[in-house]
Amino acid sequence: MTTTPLRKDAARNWERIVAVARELVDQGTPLQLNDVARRAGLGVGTVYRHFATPEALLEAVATPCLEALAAHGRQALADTDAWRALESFLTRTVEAQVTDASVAPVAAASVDALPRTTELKESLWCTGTALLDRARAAGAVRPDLAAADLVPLMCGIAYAVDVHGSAPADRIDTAHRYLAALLGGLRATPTTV
Amino acid sequence: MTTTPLRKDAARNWERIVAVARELVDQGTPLQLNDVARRAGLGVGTVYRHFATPEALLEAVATPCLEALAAHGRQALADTDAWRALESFLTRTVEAQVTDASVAPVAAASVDALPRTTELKESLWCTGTALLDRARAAGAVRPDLAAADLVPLMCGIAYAVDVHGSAPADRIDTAHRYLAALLGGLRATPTTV
DNA sequence: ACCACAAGCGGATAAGCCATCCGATTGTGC
DNA sequence: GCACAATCGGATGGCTTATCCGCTTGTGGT
Repeated sequence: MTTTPLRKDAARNWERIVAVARELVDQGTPLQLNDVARRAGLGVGTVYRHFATPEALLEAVATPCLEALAAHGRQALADTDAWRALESFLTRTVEAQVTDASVAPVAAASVDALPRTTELKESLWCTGTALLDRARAAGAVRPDLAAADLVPLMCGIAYAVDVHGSAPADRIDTAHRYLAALLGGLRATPTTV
Repeated sequence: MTTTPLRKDAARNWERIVAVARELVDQGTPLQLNDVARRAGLGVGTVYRHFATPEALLEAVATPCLEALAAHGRQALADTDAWRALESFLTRTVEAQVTDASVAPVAAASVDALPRTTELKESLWCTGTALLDRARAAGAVRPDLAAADLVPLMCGIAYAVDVHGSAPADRIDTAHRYLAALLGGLRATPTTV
């Protein structure tokens, strides 16, 4: 699967498309390939050649952010405090989802749905699992929490922030609040019953 | 706003439309008014006359379930244990969202977006607030949790269950697990730091 | 420097969905 | 039984999405 070197102009157009998509995503406009093509000054066919679906394009847009996330995760594994490492990773994850509109959809899509980023997502998933396993081994997290729950829960928080409808400036705060609630529990007195 | 008595045939058609929509929702088909009309053996115009948008129709479909939820909420207010009452209400809420596909979208939509159910949703929201306030007064919930967070968090859980992609039979279990995680906190040792 | 070939480009165009409008129909009050 | 008004229903136009294929452009060989 060695990607053919890609011709020079093709590469330039690729960049241009992703850049335009990046802008659209940032300003909250839904990605419409036809629209992207017009704004990039390219033919529709060109865009469809590069990205068969809006999701594929979104994936390309999200990739840098996901890579940063993965890097942070690997770095967190160096932390000796298993819980703190996990918490830091999860915090970064929800921050990314809430800050960058391209991340959430890509994260929510099942792993096999998006072939291109599969390796990247799998790497992310692995570090997440490692962080969780370590924390569980240290007895720091509830035992019924599986690795497969991590992504859904983080996506759930991001979604909750959306539903809450915070102003853009407050989104991160809300996300932090919700993550704190999830991590610490809504209940104030944990062992009352 | 006294709803005009509605003619006999119109009422019958209304029922038929909602019934068809109910089926479609249950089998996971996205609501398309044109499609609903065909299946109900009615003209497209008739359907659009009754429900201007798919959301409006979905709202009608969800109404009975929401009413049941509201009833349960009011009943929960009778429970002397404030925390247990809240927990019971939240449990019922996520169960409804996960069981009935019509509930989640209606719940997630901002209150003012759907004029018809506004009163119903507002009633629901009020009982939720009452339950939460009581629990907070009893010191049973974390103080930084506002009433406005209740709906988003429940929607977040429902969404998380979707992302998790459980088999239909396991959806409720997953929802319970996630709600428990949220209520109790992911962290095993709450007061370690 | 030139040529030939393949890879890439791009817009015209087909397919499908959504929503509206208005002539025909049917129920209801007198 | 009649007239009016409310309701019905499908034909229709606008819009979004995606494909196809003739034309253009970069690249590697001579």
